[in-house]
Amino acid sequence: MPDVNLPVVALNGPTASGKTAVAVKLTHLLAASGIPAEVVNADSMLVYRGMDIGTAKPTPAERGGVPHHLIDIMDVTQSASVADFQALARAAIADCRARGVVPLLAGGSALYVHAILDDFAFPGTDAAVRARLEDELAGVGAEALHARLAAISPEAAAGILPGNARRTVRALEVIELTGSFTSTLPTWDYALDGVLQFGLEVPRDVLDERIGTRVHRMWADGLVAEVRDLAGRGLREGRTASRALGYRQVLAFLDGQTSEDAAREATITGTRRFARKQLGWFRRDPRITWLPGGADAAGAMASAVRGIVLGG
RNA sequence: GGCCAGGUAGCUCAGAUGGUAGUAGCGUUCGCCUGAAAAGUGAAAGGUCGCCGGUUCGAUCCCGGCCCUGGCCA
Repeated sequence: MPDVNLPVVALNGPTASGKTAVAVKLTHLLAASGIPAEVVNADSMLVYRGMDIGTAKPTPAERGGVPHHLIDIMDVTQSASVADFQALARAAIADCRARGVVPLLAGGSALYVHAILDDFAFPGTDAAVRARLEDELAGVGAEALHARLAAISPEAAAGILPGNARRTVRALEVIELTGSFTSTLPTWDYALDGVLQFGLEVPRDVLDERIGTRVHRMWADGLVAEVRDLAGRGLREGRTASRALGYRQVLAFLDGQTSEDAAREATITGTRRFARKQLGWFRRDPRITWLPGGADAAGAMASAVRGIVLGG
């Protein structure tokens, strides 16, 4: 029977804000107080086996003996999806609590976190319908497809800009499957009990600096070789994995579309832009308690968790 | 010191035979987002066009001087 007194701790923040280290530190602090905790990954690209260097996947040493769930669960040729991840993460969280372990949801994929913590239901999907719509898109173009959507459902079309092919396809798919499509995200409303949500705040110039050095280190650590190897295992066919920051750029370099320097610079600027996007998303979530990045953050979080678990 | 090339958006640059300039790239700011989210997508802000003077109805563009940067030659 799940212990309702066990909180779910979410640790968010942009890439390179130090989530990994803080998460492990937190579990150690909690362990010292007799509170077991494990990490549940909420990072969309850590799920792929073999994508290690470019995703800054925590190494076994960095994991410090703490179990990490939902890492290395797919091949690069597979496509992770929010809906699948939501189910897996909720199961992992429930499993931790059932064992008396505090789940620590750490990651920077805002939509994933949102979908896991909040009341977020996904209409189904159908590969055949999807494929047909993709074909239609290829034939008539995004705007014509959007016009068709507008004819079927003006409300759905109103929330999607004509140039946004992807959302248009999905909307048509959902309408075909369920009869209607809502194009607004749910509000911030926890579907799980006992959520404690924290965000790591790092000054932007520091973050930018860190991203630059991190990408250079990835190159030094052999990112190009990693991508070359994954390309041999079907990375190009992976719909999602091939788009990951760093991987997409290196693939372009391997295909002779850009120079290696250009690929590295594009990875840096792309990652910085990504960090701003993440920040924008998390900032909009009013429930997050922001903490300055660094070791103190783990301390503050540990106190909060102790207060709940050990009573008071 | 002489010659040459430059000084235009925060940065790198484009451009106009004189009517106050660019859907530029990067950066900045702000949005949208329901089975690809490290993805996809929209918008905005920002420039006394190096400084001073001249010619002109009008100059960032032409002329003169000056300052600065880079290169070449002494």
